[in-house]
Amino acid sequence: MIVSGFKPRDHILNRLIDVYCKSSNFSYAHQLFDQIPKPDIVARTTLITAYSAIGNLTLARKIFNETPLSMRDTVCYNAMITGYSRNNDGYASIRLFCEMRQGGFRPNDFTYTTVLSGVAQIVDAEKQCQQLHCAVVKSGTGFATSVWNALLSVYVRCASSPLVSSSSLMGEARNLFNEMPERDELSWTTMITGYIRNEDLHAARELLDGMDERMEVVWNAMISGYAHHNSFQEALLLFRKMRTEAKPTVDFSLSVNNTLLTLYYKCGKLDEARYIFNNMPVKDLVSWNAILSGYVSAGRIQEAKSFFKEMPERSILTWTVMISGLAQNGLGEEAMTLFNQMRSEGFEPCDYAFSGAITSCAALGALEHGRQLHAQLISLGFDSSLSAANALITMYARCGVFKDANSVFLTMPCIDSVSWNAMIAALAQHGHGVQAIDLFEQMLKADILPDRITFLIILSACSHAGLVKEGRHYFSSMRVCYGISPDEGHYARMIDLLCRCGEFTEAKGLIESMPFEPGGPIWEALLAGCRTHGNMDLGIQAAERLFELVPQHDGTYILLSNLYAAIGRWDDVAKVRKLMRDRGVKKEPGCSWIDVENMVHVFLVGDTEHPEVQAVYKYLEQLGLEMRKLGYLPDTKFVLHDMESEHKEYSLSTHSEKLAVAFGLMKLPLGATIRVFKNLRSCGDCHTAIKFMSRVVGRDIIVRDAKRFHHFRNGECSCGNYW
DNA sequence: ATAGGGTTAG
Repeated sequence: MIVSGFKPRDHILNRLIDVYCKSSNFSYAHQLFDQIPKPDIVARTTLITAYSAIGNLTLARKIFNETPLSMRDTVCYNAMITGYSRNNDGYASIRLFCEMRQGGFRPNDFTYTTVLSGVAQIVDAEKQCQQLHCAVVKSGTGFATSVWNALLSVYVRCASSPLVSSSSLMGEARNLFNEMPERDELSWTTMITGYIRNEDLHAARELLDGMDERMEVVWNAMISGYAHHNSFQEALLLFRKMRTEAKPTVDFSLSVNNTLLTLYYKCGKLDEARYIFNNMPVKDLVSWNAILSGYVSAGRIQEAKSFFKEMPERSILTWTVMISGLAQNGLGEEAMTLFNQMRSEGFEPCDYAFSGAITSCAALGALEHGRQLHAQLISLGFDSSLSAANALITMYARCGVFKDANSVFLTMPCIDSVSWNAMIAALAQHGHGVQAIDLFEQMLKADILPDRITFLIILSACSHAGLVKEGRHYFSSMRVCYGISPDEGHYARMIDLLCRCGEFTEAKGLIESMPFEPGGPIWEALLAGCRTHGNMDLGIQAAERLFELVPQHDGTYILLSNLYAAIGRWDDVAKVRKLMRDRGVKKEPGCSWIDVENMVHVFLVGDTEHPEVQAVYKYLEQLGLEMRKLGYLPDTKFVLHDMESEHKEYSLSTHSEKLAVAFGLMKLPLGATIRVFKNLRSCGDCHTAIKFMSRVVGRDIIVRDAKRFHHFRNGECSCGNYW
């Protein structure tokens, strides 16, 4: 029986669009869409959302434009605006928002929240923010606190941005805070952390003390603020006060708790986040995903793995987080397995999931498989995705095919600072320091703001190219021109650069001028410079500090004993060796390869007949390594040694060029197998080296590890399809 | 049907 005027078939077809989009079958969804005589607004909105989610704004906008004005509604505008916001196009988002209001459509909570999240990314955010503020105020008082919170958070974010003068903006934020119809725990937290981020602990504390209700979350924000500014005394006092006075967190609503979880893990307070999670009366997938992301971003990958197993349900996002987490922590194989498992369980990977899989190819140096994924991306229509393209650039660069990295970069529909960073890093990794700096200058000309990662890359590039003057210039410009204060990584690279050029006095001065205590990376950089310049006294100072700071790192023992040996302090060598044996430091294939390399260094600079050196020989023999010097370059003191010759195995270190030359000297026997140590930080680097070698040596090289072969011939690599 | 959870660069 059919009621007249109602067409069940059309209705079902419209709903089917949603089903196809949910299972990522966009091309089916679109085909079906084209066949429906009059697609309804829900079907249109679904498709707009789906295309925005995969970064295809062109198609999203096409469907939006084809929707007659009489049919459009607020939700449909919201979906399109969200598309722009999520794809970092704040201006387009605002433009459409204005159009929407001119067309007489009434923005709602979602509209304001999503426009605001787009606004935070643009340069004149301050002005836009004020206009939105007016719009919210004029529209009456009917908006949820979440909209006011979003507005507040944009003010605060702009205030901490180097682009605008912060003093007035924090004042504006405070005015907004005061005039909000209602304030919830999030409003208080945002305002207080805003003050803390702008280094105004007094204002933050005053606000906290003026609170009527005593909410634990807000107190916690203040405590973290104190801790972050090293005011541990105040932090502790406040903590004690909170135990007796504040209201606990656990009875907040689901969405507030979810926001809190995220807030906590993003400030590195993962265990607090987990505590809230454990005590939440109701949890949903968002809560689980937030904690999983917490474990992954903290690098606590074992915990992440077991948490993932425990999860009652999973979404594409869950899989994506886990896959990229594994890939980033050097577990490329597991990441690939999981990627396949995801597909076999019926999830069609989104572009982010592809990014994770591509990252694991980069880590494994699996170029052929990476190319296959690239092809799949194109056929699925994901090739316009920013994150996938950025991952591709890195993958091609790490696998040594700079050409392909470059062509991805050049054909991308839009690029961001990550793309630039990836390209600059690709050049720097290939030893083209000067070109890397050229590209960096181009980036500045294109008005893309450099970030802390950009400067890490640029300082390394200067260091590799020996460009001290430029390095000094960029190092000082990062604070002066871009408001980025150098962190330990930046200082370490700067010290590395200075030491490579023998500027030890300046390096020491820089260490003394640092606003924090020097840690491992600083001493390591100094030590490395001392080794190349034979500055033994300073080197030993650095090594001793390193030894105090990171006694758990096997390499440190060897470095220190190595240096003592070099200047003949054999008693000290013996002491370190004893400590090493007591701690049970073992030399297994899973250990850092650099350790063995450093041991060999002892033979070169020290007295090979000395009992301690003999002991090292014995130590290595115990582990089944029959060490033999094959030849080294006098200028770099690089040594290459083979493993037991009957196994015909050769070990690789990551020093590409040295390695290539050394292999050239060494005359590989036919059919030799090269063993790649799994713990090498970047196997891609190794692949570059071997490729180079296969060209220099003019012979095929096969690299084998537990699961696959890579075949190198005349500078190219092919690998078996194991997945 | 729209939000909250993710991705890529050292």
